[in-house]
Amino acid sequence: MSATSAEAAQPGVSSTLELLLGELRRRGQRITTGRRAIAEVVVAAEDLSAEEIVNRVQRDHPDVHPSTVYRTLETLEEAGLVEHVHLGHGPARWQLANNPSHHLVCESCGTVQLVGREWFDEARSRIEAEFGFAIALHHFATVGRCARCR
Amino acid sequence: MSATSAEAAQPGVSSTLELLLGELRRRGQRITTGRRAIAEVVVAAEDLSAEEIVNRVQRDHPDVHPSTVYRTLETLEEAGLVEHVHLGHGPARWQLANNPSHHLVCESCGTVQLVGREWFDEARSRIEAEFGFAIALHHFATVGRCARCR
DNA sequence: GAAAGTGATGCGAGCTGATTGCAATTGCAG
DNA sequence: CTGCAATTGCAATCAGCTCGCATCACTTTC
Repeated sequence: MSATSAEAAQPGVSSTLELLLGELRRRGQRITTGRRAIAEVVVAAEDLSAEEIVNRVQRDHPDVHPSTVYRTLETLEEAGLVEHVHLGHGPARWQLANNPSHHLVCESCGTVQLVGREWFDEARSRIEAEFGFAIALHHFATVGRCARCR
Repeated sequence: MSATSAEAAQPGVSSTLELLLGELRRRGQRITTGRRAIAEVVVAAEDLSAEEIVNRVQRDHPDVHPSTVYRTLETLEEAGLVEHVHLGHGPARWQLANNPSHHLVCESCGTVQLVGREWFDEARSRIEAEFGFAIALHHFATVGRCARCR
């Protein structure tokens, strides 16, 4: 799959990056080399821990400090551009916001499986009708046992 | 509601406690005053953080050390008698295992609402049929927005 | 009911993952 | 190209929990 064909179907890495940085700029924030590098890494990957992001950013920009990564991720999250998910104990994992999939984590082997959020639509609408609570599938994965471990 | 009428419907605090300690003994573990006190606190409450458990235990047993509480909770969890749940950032909350309800946490105001796990049965069986993954509703709450915050 | 042996405890140090205060630096509007 | 507030690097600090070790006390055995 070439980059161009991917961009035909959905926004490619570079245009997603520019949209993200543009939104940041629109909010009156400054675009620093560190922020750009961090955003590049997050846009290019599925989901990464802050430490993994630090490592990747430092390959090209050794001076970017871990605390800058934490602060930038927080800023991007406040802007609604990225979000973090907890898959279990251990560090949070960061991904682009409005991610269409939800994490299923096997409590036995730790394997992570991504499934479309629409699989929870029925539960979501029943719980919304009954309790007025709108499930977001935010912040936490769903834990259970995978096919192989049962 | 008197203790006796409650015990008619479901196991009361003291009988639950004795079942729990009996299971621990059956597994070859020793019943110490600390463990008994910790179990009493967990059995009597809805869900508590480790620190809250420490505080309550120390009201009657000031010498019970926090690390003992952490180790005892871990032991009880390995025995399948209690479990911990994450409701958001902050400490885990501990409750009796096989708890029939699941936590819904409002990401806006933090309010926690308990709902029966059966509300997720349809999603659970669809995901099990499609992916072979058995959702347990373990370990993590479900995040969203409550009626009042929308 | 005393002794022995092993599992549990108190205590402090240490761990991971993340946050914060502050002085120095830098992006960017004018 | 200057001014200055936003951002950064750095070190200290935090929360929540885990661990090593010497001591203690449940439980079994006699």
